[in-house]
Amino acid sequence: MTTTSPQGRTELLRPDGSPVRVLVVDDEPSITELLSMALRYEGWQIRSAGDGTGAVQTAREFRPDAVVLDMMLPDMDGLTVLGRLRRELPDVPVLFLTAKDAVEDRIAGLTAGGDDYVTKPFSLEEVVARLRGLIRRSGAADRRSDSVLVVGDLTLDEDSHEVSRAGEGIHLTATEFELLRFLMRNPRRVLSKAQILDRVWSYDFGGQANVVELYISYLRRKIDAGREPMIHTRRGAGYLIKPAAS
Amino acid sequence: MTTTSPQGRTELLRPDGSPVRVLVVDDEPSITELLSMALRYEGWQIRSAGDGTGAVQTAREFRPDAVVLDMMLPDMDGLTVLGRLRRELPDVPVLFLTAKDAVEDRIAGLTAGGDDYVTKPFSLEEVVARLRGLIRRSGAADRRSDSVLVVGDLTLDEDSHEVSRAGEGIHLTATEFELLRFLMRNPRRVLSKAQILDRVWSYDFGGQANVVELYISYLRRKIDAGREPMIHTRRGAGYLIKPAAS
DNA sequence: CTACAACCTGTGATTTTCCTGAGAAACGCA
DNA sequence: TGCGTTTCTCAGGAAAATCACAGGTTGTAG
Repeated sequence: MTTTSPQGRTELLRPDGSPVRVLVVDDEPSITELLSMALRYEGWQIRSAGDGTGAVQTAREFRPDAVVLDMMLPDMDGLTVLGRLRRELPDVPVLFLTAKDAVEDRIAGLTAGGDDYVTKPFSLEEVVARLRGLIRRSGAADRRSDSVLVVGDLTLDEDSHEVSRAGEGIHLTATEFELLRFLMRNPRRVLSKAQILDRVWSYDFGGQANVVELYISYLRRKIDAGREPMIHTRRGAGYLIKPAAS
Repeated sequence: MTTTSPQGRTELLRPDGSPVRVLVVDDEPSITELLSMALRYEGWQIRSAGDGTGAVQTAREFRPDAVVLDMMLPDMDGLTVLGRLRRELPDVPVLFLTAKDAVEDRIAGLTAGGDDYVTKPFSLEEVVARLRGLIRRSGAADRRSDSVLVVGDLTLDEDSHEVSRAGEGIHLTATEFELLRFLMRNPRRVLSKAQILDRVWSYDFGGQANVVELYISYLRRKIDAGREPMIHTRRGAGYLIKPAAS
C-alpha cells in the first residue's frame, strides 16, 4: 500500500497500513546512525545492531520487512549471519553493504535470491532506492506500489532507469538520475544544496558544494530545454521541482 | 496456469492457483541455501533436507511438485533415495545434481523417465530453467504455459534452444543462450553485472567480472548486428533488453 | 543605483566505465 | 588423439561521466 503524506511524499506501507520495519546491522555506529536517520525519514521503523549476534536476536523479536547488513562484522562472517537470519525470517530481503574492492573477488550469490547490495561509500538515495525496490518486490508492501515516479508530464522509472518528459525519452547519467529521483520524490518542496549533497552524493564526498549547481544545470538542459521549466531555484534556500502547469 | 508478477516476470502456478512446491535435497548447507533463495525468488514454496532420510520424510508431508536431488548424500545412495521418493510420490519429476565426472550412464538411464539433471557446479538460471521445464511437462502447472520467450521480434525457445530475430535463425553458444534467456526473462529491466554473474555463471565462478561485458559484446554481434539494437547499456547500472521499437 | 552574494555554465583535466581484439586454455566430439 | 569450438584472461583504446575552476549573470539588500 502507498499513501501520500501531507508534504506530497509517497511512502511505502505494509498491507495492514502499519509502517515498514527495517533492521540495520553495522559495527560502525556512525553508519548505523546515518542510515537510521535517513530511513526513519522515509517513515519507516528502524532498529539497529552492531554485530551478528545482536542482529539475529533483534530480528527474532522485531521481525523486520528488510535488513541492511554489513558484510564485515566483528563477531561472525557475513554469510553466517545471513544463514541465521534466514532461519528466523526465510523471506526477508537483505541489502548488503560491502567494501568496493571486496565485491570484486570473493562474494558470489549476493543477488541470487533477489537480494541486493551497495558498496561503501554509498549515497543515502541509493540505499533508500534499493531498499524500496527490495521491499516492493518481496511483497511486504502492497503490490499496487509501482516503480514509476510522476511529476506533471515528467516520469522516471526506477526499474528500467528510463526518464521521459511529455512522452519523449531522455538519457540521464547515473548522478543526474539520482538527483532527479530525489527531486521527484519531494515534489513542490524546497531542497537545500546541503540536503541534496547529503542524500545524493556518497557520505564521504569531499568536493566542492557547487557540484549541485552544476548537476542542476545539466538536468535543466535535458529536462527543461525549450519547455516550460519544472526545476526552480529558490535563491538562498535551494531547489524544487513541480509540474509546469502551476 | 501462469500469472504475471508486479515485476513483469511470468511465474508458474499450480492449476488451483497455489504456488508450486519444490523440495531441495543436498548435504551442503551452502548449496541448499543458495538454491532455496533462488527458487523462492521464483515465487515457489521451498523445503530442504540434508540427507536421504530427511528427504523422504519431508516429501511425505510436504508433497512437492518437483524435487532437486543431489546424487551424493551421506546416508544413502542416490538411487535408493530416488526409489523411496518414488514410493511416496510416483509421478513427481526429479532434477538430479551430480558431479561433473560422475558416471553419466546411470543418470542417462534415469532421465529417460522424464527426469533431468545438471552437473555441479551449476548456474542458477540453468537449474531454474530445467525445473520449470520439468514442472511444466509433468502437468503440475498449467500446460498452457509455454516455453517461448518473446521480446519484440526476438524469440527464444527454452525447449529447443532455438533463437531467432525477425524470423532469421541465430546460433548461440550455451553461455550466450543463458545470458540472453536471463535478459529476456527480465525485459526492460536493468540488470547489473553482479546480478548477471550470480544467475548465469556457476556459483563457483571466480573470474573477472568483465566476462559479462564480453558476452554482451558477443550477443550484440549476433542479435543486434546491422539492426536496431535491443541490448542497451546503462552505464554504471547494468544492461537491459527491450523491443527495438521503443 | 550599486555592490555583493548567490547562482549559472563553458572549458577541460581526470577518472571511471565499457568495448573488443588477440590469444591461451579447456572442452567436446569424432 | 586431434581438431574445431567455446570459454575466459588480458590489455589497449574509446567513450562517457564526474568534477574543479573561473568568469559571467542574476537577484536583492541597502
